[in-house]
Amino acid sequence: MTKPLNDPAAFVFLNEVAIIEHLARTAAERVLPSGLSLAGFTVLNHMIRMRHERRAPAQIANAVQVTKGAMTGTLKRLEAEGWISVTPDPDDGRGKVVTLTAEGRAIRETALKVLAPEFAPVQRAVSDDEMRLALPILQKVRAALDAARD
Amino acid sequence: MTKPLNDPAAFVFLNEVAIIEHLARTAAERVLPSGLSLAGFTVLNHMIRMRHERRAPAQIANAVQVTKGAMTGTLKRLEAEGWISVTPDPDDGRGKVVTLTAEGRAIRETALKVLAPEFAPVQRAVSDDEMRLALPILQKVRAALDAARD
DNA sequence: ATTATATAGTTTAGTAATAAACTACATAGG
DNA sequence: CCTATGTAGTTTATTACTAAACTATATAAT
Repeated sequence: MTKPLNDPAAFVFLNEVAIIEHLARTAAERVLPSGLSLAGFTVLNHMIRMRHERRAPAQIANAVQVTKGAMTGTLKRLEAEGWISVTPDPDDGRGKVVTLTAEGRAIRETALKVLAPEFAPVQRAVSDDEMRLALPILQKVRAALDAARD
Repeated sequence: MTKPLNDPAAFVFLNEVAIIEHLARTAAERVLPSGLSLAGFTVLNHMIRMRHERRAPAQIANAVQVTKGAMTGTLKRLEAEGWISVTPDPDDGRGKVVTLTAEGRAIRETALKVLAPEFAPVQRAVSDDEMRLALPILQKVRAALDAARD
């Protein structure tokens, strides 16, 4: 293998990020419970992590960075599985309100359980100290890209 | 905003990676020259970075982590724009050989130029030292996920 | 009050990915 | 040799995304 040309650090960094994202997504999708896409899991996870009891589709779409159109589809699939309920917003005739069902919370737990072994190699390879070192840098990169997005 | 629940470090880490990847991809796709997808740019970039003069589609697909089917499409589009040439492999009746054209090298240069300002905010927000600190950790994460992939 | 503008969610058209079936050629073993 | 198995690339079906058009409702300005 020939030595690669020297690129700006940010390029190399983001390239590495893209590869990791791809590997992690593929690994996750392979083990996620049937019917639960990574997009769906992300929604369940977001609601629980952020402790949202009730949340509007547009807010969720914005938080997990997909279009409203994509969110319509993801929520439809989650609702069909019985993992969320979607009801009209009583305070806004245009709006809807998403709530997790007990089954939704349960499938998220199941998902976490099957995901954990998938990412155990990462935890074995990288110490918690290193994670704590890298995380704030990742967060800065994220914030910079986010701010540049107009 | 309520405080998020405490998740394993690897989860938080990979979640951050996924968000950065998404922001970076969106930013890149917005400015890439017309006709050049991120997938196409990745191929051109791979050939040049790795100094490959001639390369088989399957090797490229493997290196940039997409299926052979996806690579067929990406190469078709690159060839239609005149950025690569795809010829039969003289040593293997099944194979093909991908070569960059001068136009391909030029469009990659153009792409780098329009991409640079897009990622300048990252370089302003994160010092080179921090990049150098984070990179080996990212590489370890990548290697761990790659090794776990059977 | 009326009208203009903004926002919530859905739908549609277009793009690009995967998985798996398929065609064609290569290679190793009996 | 011939046959079995493997590999390179393409095709097809399915999936899920975005951007933009659309419907319905809310809000602000005169």
